[in-house]
Amino acid sequence: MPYNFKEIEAKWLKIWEETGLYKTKENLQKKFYCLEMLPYPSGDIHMGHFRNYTIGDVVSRYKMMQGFDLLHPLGWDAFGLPAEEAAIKHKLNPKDWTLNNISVSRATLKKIGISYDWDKEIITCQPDYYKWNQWIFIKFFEKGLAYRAKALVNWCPKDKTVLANEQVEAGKCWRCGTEVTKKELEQWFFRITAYAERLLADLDKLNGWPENVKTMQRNWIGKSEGVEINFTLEKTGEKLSVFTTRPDTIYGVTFMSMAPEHSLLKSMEMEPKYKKEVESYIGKSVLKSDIERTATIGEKDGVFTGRYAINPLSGEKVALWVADYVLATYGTGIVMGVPAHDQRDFLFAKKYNLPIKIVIQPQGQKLNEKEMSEAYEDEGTMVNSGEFGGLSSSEGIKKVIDFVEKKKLGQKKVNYKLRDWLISRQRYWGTPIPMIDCPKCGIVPVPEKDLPVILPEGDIDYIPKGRSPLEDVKEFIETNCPKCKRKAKRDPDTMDTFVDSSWYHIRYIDNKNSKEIFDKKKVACWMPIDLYIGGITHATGHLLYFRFFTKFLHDMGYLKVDEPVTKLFNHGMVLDAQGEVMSKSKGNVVSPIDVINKVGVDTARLAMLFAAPSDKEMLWTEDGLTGTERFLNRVYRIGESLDKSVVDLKNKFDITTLSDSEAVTYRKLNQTIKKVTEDIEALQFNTAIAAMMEFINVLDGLDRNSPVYTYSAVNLALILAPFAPFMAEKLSEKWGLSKGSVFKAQWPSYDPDALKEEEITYVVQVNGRLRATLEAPVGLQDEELTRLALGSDKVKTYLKDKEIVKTIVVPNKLVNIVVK
RNA sequence: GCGAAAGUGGCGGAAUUGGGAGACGCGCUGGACUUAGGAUCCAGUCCCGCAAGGGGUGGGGGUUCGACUCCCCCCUUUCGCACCA
Repeated sequence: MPYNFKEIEAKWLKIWEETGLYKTKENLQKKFYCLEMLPYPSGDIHMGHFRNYTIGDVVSRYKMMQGFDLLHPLGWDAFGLPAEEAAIKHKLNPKDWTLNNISVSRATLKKIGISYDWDKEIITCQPDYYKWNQWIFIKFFEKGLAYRAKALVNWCPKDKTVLANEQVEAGKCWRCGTEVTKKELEQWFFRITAYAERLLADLDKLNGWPENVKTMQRNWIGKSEGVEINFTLEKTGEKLSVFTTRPDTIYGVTFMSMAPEHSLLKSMEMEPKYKKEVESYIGKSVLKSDIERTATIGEKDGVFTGRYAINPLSGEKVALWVADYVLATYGTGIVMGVPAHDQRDFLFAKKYNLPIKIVIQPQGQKLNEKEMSEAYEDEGTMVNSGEFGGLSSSEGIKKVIDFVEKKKLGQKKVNYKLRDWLISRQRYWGTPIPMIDCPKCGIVPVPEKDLPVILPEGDIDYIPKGRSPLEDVKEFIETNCPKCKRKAKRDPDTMDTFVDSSWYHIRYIDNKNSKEIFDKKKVACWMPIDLYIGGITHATGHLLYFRFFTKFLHDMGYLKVDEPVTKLFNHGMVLDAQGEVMSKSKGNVVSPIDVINKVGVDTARLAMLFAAPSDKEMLWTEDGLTGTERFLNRVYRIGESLDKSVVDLKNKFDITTLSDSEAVTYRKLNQTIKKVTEDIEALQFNTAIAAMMEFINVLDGLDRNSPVYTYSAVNLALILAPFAPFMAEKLSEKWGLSKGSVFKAQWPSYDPDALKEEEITYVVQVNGRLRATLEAPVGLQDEELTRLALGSDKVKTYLKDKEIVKTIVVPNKLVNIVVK
């Protein structure tokens, strides 16, 4: 019979709640801030959440037993599109829908018994939270880090609506299937690029972050060092600035191309014949989706403007083209075309029969324009390059930059792929942007005393119309200018929800503060986050914004730290038994509630943790429950068979006075304590559980009347506690291991003396293959081990008629006899 | 295309400063206890072979006394970036 988990769970959930076991302490001795990524309440929680939170819960409980004061909060990322979609589809209010999902999810989490301090909960769609989004926004604005600019957004011409990137499927509107186009709107941006260098450089400080996340962030930031060189437009002498990382190829320029969006194109004079073609090309390019413009590598097109540019170094005249492989948003939006040494330029030149000029020769071979089938992009020796001829590429790069700077033809420049963060959303369900547009004073921030700007509720049409639904809510939009008191309008847009999740971890610490965003002193005690657990999907989004906010608040004097997280852990995804992602539409979502009703929380936790390493994706199958269920039943039966313990936990046994089976058990116990401790630290729970299973297999072989048996069982209950908290509480109570809760007991330390072994197994190899093993005292001398090995009958048969070439001994491990 | 990670029994997975491949668990086979067993316990379970023995960590080569582990080439899978001048 399996034990009655329902009864045990109910009992301890109540006790934990009543005694406030997880309440965050005020006076800290040693702190541990354990955090899991803020969930979006889309319904009830699923197995993926369950896995994520169980990882955090194991670590939290382990740290509690090590005497740490814990902060382990959870809240809700409550703004966002799905709430509006539900509102449109089911005629529900986004707020009611969201709050209902939160209460369902919270109830599940409570039932599962994750060690959260629910007093710390935050809900981002509530005014007491988003007020501080608005406050931060104004701080950004005051520092010049929030600004308005025109930006192209996705636009569905049929629905007449702005679409989020996620609502554009293969270039088409998700709702009506119409080809999505671009529309230019005034938008708010956060100037994250001002922090690009620090965000990049400080990655080196993040020793507790996985290398792949850091690499992804480095690539995303995309630092590139080069030089801006000013070409000029023939006849008018207008400046045509280009960015290049390869100034050593400047003599190889045979054409120039500019982005269709480039502002110069609007003012530049062109002969009517060319102007018409250029305009038609621009029109086509703008209609192209991003995918079409960027995904097709190889096919490149453009049109000639009829104008020419002058190369400031060579003085040569080259054709100026418009081509949409040139991005308006990177560098200067104009590119120098060097077909011999850039593959894109090469393809472009081939297509339009533009000249190819070799200016870099590789070592040991000679390129020839007519025979080239692709560009030579590596470094080499500069040729056909005037006074720079004969220099190596690396020298040439330096020399050309020096020359350009001296002659004031341009300057060194660092470019980043990272763009400023567009935060405006033409949506209802988000934080109102706290700005007022006054016809006289311009854009004016809402004074701090008037915050929060409350999101209006009631009869609002959520269906997007290409502008924010708030624009039609008169009571909201119409206001007075804080400066001149005249009639003015509020900003109708709301903020990207990534703003909410960029600083929530700090608000947890002081979530009830109505006077300021948080108390600096309290925050200084708890920050940084010691362990942050979440999915890899946020590597370049949330985790970058979150670092950006931390640095900003640091610069403002609100935070001591300038990085939010010491150790980052990315858990793997949970897939169904067929290896498919669980999703509502597929109908394959497994609810943790169903599982725990069947087998109990502890079994479900163990099965989840045992099935795969926590950082790898796992297939969820109920088959995995059987093994852990049996294991817990065995533990429970040990509990049944042993009465109130009289074991002194501080006691250590002297292994030399124990019987053989006692010594084996005692040694294994201490090895297990060591292994489990190390594995929890490394977040390798599957091997920790395997170690405990191994141990119970050994323990079962020991006489129950031995004091070592009781001692071992008690210690097993303690190291099992973070994994199977209910079972551990049950045993702890029976055996009187601590007052009130097993999580107030001390985490066991292993006895180093017990780990020492006097007899060990030596491996004997002949030509590197295992041929025998020897039981012998630890610390055998090389010669002695060799002598024993050669003396073994088994080994002798392999040495027959062979000549021993040499022997290799690895102390306390093996001897390898090499024969011929 | 570029970058990163990975590939081990029927299955999930252990083991890497180079030293006993397959820990632990599932499943399966046989047995014990049973009126019964989807409970529990015992034994077995990488492959070929009656055995002795041989082979074996995606494939091929290499370094080494010795390679799942290190190096080179190839194949497959997953993820990230996708014209960044």
